[in-house]
Amino acid sequence: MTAPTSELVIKGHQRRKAERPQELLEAALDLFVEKGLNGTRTEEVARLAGVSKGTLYRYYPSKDALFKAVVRHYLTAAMDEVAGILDQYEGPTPQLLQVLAQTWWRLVGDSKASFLFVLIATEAGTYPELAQFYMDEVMMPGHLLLQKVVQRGIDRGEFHTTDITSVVQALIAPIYFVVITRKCAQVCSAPITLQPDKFIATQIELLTRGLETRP
Amino acid sequence: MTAPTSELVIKGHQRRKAERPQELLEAALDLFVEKGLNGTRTEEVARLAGVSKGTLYRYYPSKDALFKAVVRHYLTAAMDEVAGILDQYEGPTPQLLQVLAQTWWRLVGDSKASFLFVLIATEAGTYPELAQFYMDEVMMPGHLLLQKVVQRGIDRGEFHTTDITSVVQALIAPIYFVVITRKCAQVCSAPITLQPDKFIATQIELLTRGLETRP
Amino acid sequence: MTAPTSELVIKGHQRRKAERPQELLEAALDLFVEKGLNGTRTEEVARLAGVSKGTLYRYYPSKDALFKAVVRHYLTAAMDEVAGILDQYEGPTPQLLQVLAQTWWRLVGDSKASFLFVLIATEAGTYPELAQFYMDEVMMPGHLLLQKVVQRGIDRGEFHTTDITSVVQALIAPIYFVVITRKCAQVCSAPITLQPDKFIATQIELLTRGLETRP
Amino acid sequence: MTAPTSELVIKGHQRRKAERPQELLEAALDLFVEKGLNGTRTEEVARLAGVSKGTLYRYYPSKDALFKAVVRHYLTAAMDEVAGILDQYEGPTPQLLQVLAQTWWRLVGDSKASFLFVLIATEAGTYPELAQFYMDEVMMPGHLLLQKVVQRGIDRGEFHTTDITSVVQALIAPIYFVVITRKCAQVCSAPITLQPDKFIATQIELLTRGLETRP
DNA sequence: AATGAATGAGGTTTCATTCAT
DNA sequence: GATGAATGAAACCTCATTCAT
Repeated sequence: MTAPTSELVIKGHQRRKAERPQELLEAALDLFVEKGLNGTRTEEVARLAGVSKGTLYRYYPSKDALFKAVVRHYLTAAMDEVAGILDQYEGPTPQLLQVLAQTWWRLVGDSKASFLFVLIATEAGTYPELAQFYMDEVMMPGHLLLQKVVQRGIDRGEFHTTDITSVVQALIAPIYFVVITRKCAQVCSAPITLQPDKFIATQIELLTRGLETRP
Repeated sequence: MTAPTSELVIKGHQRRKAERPQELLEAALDLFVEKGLNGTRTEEVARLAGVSKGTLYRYYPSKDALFKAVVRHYLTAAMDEVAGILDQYEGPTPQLLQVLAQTWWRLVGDSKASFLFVLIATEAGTYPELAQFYMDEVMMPGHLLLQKVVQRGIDRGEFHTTDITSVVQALIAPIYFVVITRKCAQVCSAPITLQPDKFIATQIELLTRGLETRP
Repeated sequence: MTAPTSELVIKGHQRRKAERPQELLEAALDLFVEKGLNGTRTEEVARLAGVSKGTLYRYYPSKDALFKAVVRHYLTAAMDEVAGILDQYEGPTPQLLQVLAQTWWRLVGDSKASFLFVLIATEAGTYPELAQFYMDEVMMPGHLLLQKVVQRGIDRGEFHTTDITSVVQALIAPIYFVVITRKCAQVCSAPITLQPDKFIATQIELLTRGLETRP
Repeated sequence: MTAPTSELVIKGHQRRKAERPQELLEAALDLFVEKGLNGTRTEEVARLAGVSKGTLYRYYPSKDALFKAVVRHYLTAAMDEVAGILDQYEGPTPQLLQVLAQTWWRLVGDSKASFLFVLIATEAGTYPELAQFYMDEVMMPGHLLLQKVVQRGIDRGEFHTTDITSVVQALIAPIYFVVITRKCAQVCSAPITLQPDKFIATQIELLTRGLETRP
C-alpha cells in the first residue's frame, strides 16, 4: 500500500487547470478544421472546451497565439518525432521512407490536424504572420527532412540520381488530396469515397518503386 | 457593307455598364483567391472593380450571390464546355481524356479560378449553403463527366476494367497539389518551386498509360 | 435676385455629412472633458452626436485619432491664431502680452477645451503616444511662443532681464487652477466659487507689473 | 531590561501580514498616479505589492474601496496632522501659515500623493461617488481649515480684512501647477523644468506678505 | 443607375470580481 | 488566509447591407 503521489491528489480546480490547455487546443483544432481560422470565433472555442471566453484568453492571449499553439502541439511535435527516426535509422533508405511515411500518417495524416496543411493556404492572405509562422515551423523543416532522406538514398546508391524536389512533391501531393477529399465528404453528400489507408499505401509503393535503382 | 449592329454603337457609359458584371466578377475572384471568402470585404471588391459599394449590390444582392456568380462564371461555364467535348468526340478514349484534361487545364487549372477548388474546403463550415451549391454545380457534374469518360473507355474495350473512382481521384489529385503549392509560393519564401505545365503533363501521361488495356 | 449658391442647395445626407466631423468633435470634447479619455466610450460619443458607432469610425478611424482631431480642432487652431498676433504686433510688449492672454482666454481658456490641458496629465500613462502628440503639437509650440514674447520684451528694454522660464510658468499656472476648479465645481457641491474673468485679469496684471522695468 | 512587546515578536508570516495593507496602499498610489484610476488594473496593484489578486480583495473589497483607503491613508491623515497644528499653535498667524504650508508640503505636496488632487478632476465623471468622497473627506476639510486660519489672522488684527476665498485659492493654485508640471516632465521631454521647493517658497512668501496688515 | 453615408450585429480582447482549493 | 483560475459584462472596432440623394 503506497502513499498517494502528489499527482493523484490533484483534483477540482487544480486538476482542471492541468487539462485546460490540452482541452482548449482540441477544441480549437476541431473548429479551425471545421470553420477555418477566420470563421472560428474565440467564444466558440471556449464553449466547446467547456470554459468561458476569459479562460481561453488566460491560456492563449490571442487567436493568433492559439493557432500557433495548435500548430506546435499537433504538428511540430510530430515533425520532431519523425525527424528523430531519421537520425537513428540504420537500414536501407526505401524502408526508412516507408517507416517515416507511416509514422507521419499515424501521427498527423490520419487525424484532423492534417487539415491545417490546407487551411493555411486559404487563410494566408488574411493572416500573413501566421502563414509565415507555419512555413518556418512546419513546412521548411518538413522539406528539409525529406530532402535529407532522398539525399541519403542517393548517397548510399539506393536511389538513382534524380530531382530531389520532384520526390518531395510526390510525397506531399497525396496528403493534400486526402485532406481535401475528406473535408468535402464531411460537408455534403460526397461524390467521392476514399479509403485513405489504401490510397496512401498505393502512393508510397509507387513512389519507392520509382525511385529504386535498377540493374 | 452592313449596318452597324446594336453592339457596335454601345460606348462610354453604356459600354462601361455592359462590362460591369464581368469586371466585378474578376475583382471578386482576385480577392476571394487572395483572402478567402470570409476575409474579402465587399467594399474592396467594388473598389477593385472601379465602382462603389452600392453598384456591386445592384448587380449581386449579397456576398453569397457574388460568390455563386463567380463560380458559375469561371467554373460552370468551363465545365459545360468540357462536357460539350465529350458529347461530340468520336475518337479513341485515351485521346479524349487528353483533350478533356488539356481543355480543363487551359480554362480553369491554369488560372486563379482553380483556387476556388481548395477555397471551398476551408470555408465550407462557415458557408454551408455555398458549399452545397459548389458541390451541386461543380463537383458532382465534374465527377459524373469523368465517370462517363472512363465508362466509355471500358465499354469500347480501350481501358481495362478498373475502379472508376480511383481514376477520378487520380485525375483530381494533382490539381489540388498545384493549386496549394502555387498559393504558398505567393505568400512566402516557398521551399518548393513548381513547373505546373510539366507537372500536369507528367501526371496525365502516367495516368493514361496506366489505364490502357495491354496485350 | 441671385441664383442659389451650391452651398445653399446642400441638404439631407449631403448637408449632414458636411456637419458630421464638427458635431462629432463637439460630442467627443464634451465627453472627454466629462469622463476623461479612458472613461469615454466611443459609442457614447456617437450617440451624443446623434449618429451610430459605425458613423463615428467612418470619420475617425480610432479613439486615438478622434482625440488627436479634437486637440487639433480646439487647440492647435487657437495656438496658430495666437501665434499670428505675435508676428504682426508692433506695439509695446506688455500690451502684446495682454492681447495674447485675452485672445487665448477667449479662444480656449473660457471653453471646455481648456480642460484638455489637464486631461493629458492623468491619461498620459495609459496613452503615451497621445501624450507625446499633445506635447509636440500644443505644449512645445505654446512654450516657444511665450518664450519669444518675453525675449521680445527684454530685447526692447521693456522687461528687466529675468528668468524666462519663470515667466512662462507664471503665465500657465493660473490656467491649471481655473480649469481644475471649474471641473470640481461641476461635479459636486463646490467649496470654491470662482470668477474666472476677475481671477485671470488679476493674474495678468500682477505678472506684467512684476516684469516691467522700473526707473 | 524590558519584556519584549508583542510588536517585537511578530515576524515572518505575521510580520508580512501586518504590513500588507500598507504595501498595497503604496502600490495602489504608485499606479493610480502613473496610470489613473481607470487605467490601473487591480491585478497590477497586487503584483506590485507582491501578493495575489485574491489577497488584495481580502483587504479592500473593491477598487473603489482601495481608492478611498489610499486617499484616507495619504491625504486624510495628513490633513488631520495639519489641523492638529492649528489647534495647538499659539503664535502669530503669519508664522502659523508658514508652518502649516511647510508641513503640508512635507507630508503631501512633495510626494506622489499630491497627484491625487489632480487625478480626481479627470476621473470624477467616471467615478462620481469617489469624487464626492474626495470632496467630503479632503477638499471641504482643507478649505474649512484654511478659512479658519485666515479668520484667525483677521480676528487677531494680523491680516487686513480681505476676501478669504481668494486667499484659499492663492494657496491651492501653485499646488496644481507643481503637480501637473511634474507629471508632464515624467511622461515626455518636458519643455519646463521646475524646482518645486523654490517655486513653492516664493509663492508662500508673496502670499503672506500680501496678507499682513501694514502701518 | 450610381454613390457612399449610415447602420448595428457581431467579433476580438480586457478586466473587476468571485470562489474553489 | 492566500492563491489564481474562472467568469462575463463591456469596450473597441469591422463590415455586410440598406437607402437617401
